Amino acid sequence: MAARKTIERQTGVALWRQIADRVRLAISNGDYDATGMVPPETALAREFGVNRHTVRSALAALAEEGLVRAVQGRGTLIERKDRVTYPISRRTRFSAGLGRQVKEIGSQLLAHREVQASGEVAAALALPPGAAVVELQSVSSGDGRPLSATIAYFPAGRFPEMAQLYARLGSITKAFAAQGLDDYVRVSTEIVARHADAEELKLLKLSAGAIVIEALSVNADVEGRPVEYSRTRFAADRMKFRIET
Amino acid sequence: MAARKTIERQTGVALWRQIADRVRLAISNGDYDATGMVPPETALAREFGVNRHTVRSALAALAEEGLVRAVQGRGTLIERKDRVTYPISRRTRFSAGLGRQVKEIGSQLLAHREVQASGEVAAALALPPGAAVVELQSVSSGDGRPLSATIAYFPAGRFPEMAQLYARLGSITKAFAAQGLDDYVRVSTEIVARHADAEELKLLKLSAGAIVIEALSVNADVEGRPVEYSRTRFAADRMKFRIET
DNA sequence: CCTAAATGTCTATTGATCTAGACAAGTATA
DNA sequence: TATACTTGTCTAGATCAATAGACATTTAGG
Repeated sequence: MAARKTIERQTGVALWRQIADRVRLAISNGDYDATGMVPPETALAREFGVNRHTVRSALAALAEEGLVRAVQGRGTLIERKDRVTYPISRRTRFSAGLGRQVKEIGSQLLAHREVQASGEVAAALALPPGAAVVELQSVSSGDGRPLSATIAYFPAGRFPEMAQLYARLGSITKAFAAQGLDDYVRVSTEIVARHADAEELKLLKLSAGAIVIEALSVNADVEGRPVEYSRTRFAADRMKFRIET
Repeated sequence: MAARKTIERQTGVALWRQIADRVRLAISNGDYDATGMVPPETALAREFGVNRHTVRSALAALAEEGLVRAVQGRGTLIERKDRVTYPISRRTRFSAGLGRQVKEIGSQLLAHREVQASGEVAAALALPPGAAVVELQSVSSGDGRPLSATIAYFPAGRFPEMAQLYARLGSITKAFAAQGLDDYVRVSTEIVARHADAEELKLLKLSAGAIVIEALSVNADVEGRPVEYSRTRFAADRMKFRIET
């Protein structure tokens, strides 16, 4: 551990935040599994070449996230170290994919309305521009931690009861089934990584400077007709993605 | 644009950096395509609720990246607005996928050596632990901009000349072909997004606080025998990914 | 019980970040 | 050419981030 880990100064990102990110990654990589604790503050300070107070700020941020817990006299204990793996395949389903990894999956419908499809939405759903679509905003969480925030669009003509059914059943797959669609497949997924904006920080309960992965995806029925277009923002530091081709 | 875009204060990420990130995203989304210019500094300052000097710091950072160019009296011109789309499918090939999007693809071999496979590498390549593997470190760029930094592992027994061939041919696919492997497919890809560390900032010529997408992937021949395990770090704000399932 | 090691708290100082205002200088257009 | 609009530059002050050092408090172990 004598090797001094490099961090960058004067770049608009505070040192304590850079250190927090590095320690979070080390935790999820299992680097501290031997002890179940983060190295002592003085050791981290030496390692990163900063003052101990700066390390303390970083650890305070991680404690705020519930990732670690400092105990005076003992050290800083790791409370949680998991990244949830999210599989992406032709049969991508949110709940099924997360199934065994989290004990309890929560889905909260934040808002729903019927709107005219924008050009982007209409193109993705293969509808004429301005066609009626159901818009659904929701947040999903695993074991109480928000994992993703989604805005999804469905053709209103075909799935008029989408919002009510999703609110009641808590699952898109079940809501589709209740409307006569038994099977659907993922047609395309586009992924971008970027910093979270203020709304996403709030929805996903992230500490600022956090990263979100934004996925634009289209699902279609077995005949290839699009049934859903969605924009999902994942809390990047709580997830990894496995792409099965 | 009267709507005030929310940014977060006191979070370890300087306001100018948050604004730079938002403007970069807006540019790549084509939000300013009508004029080919970023809105005036005073307008951005109003929009984000900050002082004009803070906006100037953000634009200076984007100018440093070569993304915009300020012209006194006129405004701030957009120099480049592209995100390269990187397709991920069973037939993912770096060069072929980028083909039409960039004029010139560069591949630079940074280092190569023969090492004993670590547990992780051996498992991915289905080799006994400690088996000899060829390790290749390279950086790829499109039109002069670094796009990805890769560490790749190949079974040394089967592909002893990998490093030399890649150095000469500039392509993994061609190096495989020269060693008698005509076809291979992507078996799995795992993706994580995180902040870049100092080495990645340097290799990919990123400004600090930048995001990298790390992809762990395995390629196999048509019989399903793994031929390559690689860890590629992409410059996230220069790329988007399309997953074809 | 003592000591070493760890986190907790406090004060003081320096440099970076952000705000505020004023004015200069270049560009486009009527 | 006059004017409005834009970027460029300067000064000054307030707040945040980071360093430095000292000492208190808690825990674990010999």
